[in-house]
Amino acid sequence: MTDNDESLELVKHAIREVGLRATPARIAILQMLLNSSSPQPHSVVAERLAPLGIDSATVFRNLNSMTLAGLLRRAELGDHVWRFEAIRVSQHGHDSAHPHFLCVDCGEVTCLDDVQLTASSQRVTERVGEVTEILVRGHCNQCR
Amino acid sequence: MTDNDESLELVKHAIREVGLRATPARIAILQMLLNSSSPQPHSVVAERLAPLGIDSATVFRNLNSMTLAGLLRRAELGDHVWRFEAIRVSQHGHDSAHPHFLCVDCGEVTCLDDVQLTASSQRVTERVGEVTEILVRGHCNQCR
DNA sequence: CTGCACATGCAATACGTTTGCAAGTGGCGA
DNA sequence: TCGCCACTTGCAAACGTATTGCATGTGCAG
Repeated sequence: MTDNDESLELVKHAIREVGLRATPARIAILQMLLNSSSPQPHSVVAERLAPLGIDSATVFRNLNSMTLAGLLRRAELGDHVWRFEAIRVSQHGHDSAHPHFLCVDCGEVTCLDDVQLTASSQRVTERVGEVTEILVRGHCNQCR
Repeated sequence: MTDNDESLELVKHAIREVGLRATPARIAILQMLLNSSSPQPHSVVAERLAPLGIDSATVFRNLNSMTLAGLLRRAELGDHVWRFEAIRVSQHGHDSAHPHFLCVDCGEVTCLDDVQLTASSQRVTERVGEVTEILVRGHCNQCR
């Protein structure tokens, strides 16, 4: 069994795990997002999967159903585009606030997985309420 | 001079201050948002001003131009609807990387002027580029 | 008062998202 | 292993929000 076969089985299993059918569309979407280092908008996912004969509406429905099922996370970075990222098992602990950096020029998104903001965000939490998302915007190194 | 006259003059002045013309549409929009306790979506503003003969597209253009000019703040609460709120003079602190907390339930924006995130945001800056805005989203203490 | 750049009204358009429906298929039970 | 049925898909149309073009109107500087 090759690595690809193995990861394919893992992906299929993850999808069935949450009560969804492991269809080609779902498998392709999840694999793509697992291979992405940052959240991807629907348009990008759909474009990438179109050559495989997967419809844009199907991508939409699956992104939503998989988000609902807890396989993906849907983020709104302030530019009116939903972006989706796979929730990796290693992150499962508690899905606390997960900072993203959005370049307002090129739109590139960087995940700030490290715990940099954790301590301070906890202080923020005490004061204002429950923090669910942290977004950092600015100009990335390429666009400056 | 009545209170209304006075606030009218204040509003007109504020609009001219940022280099825009004090048109009836802009005055009505700014007055309405100043009287609102939470950010309002374009649709609500437009509905409310329609009886005055103000077109929806005009409302849109003015919300955008006034946001650009710094009179309003445009917020995305996570439902893909832009909401606008008047920026009151008292809130005008320094414009650096200035954290905001946005309640996704009521839309209230809290300024986190303190230096809580400064140290970590500097580390973020080194890695990704220039940080211009930090937004923290969640549920505020009143809405929990 | 007057002119002109800026603003407006109206309508058409762009775009992201959702939905209806008929055909197709994953995967459980026999 | 096979067949059935609820879940999925593809296609296209519908939607709601956001944007734009253009001719007309008007705030306000000079």
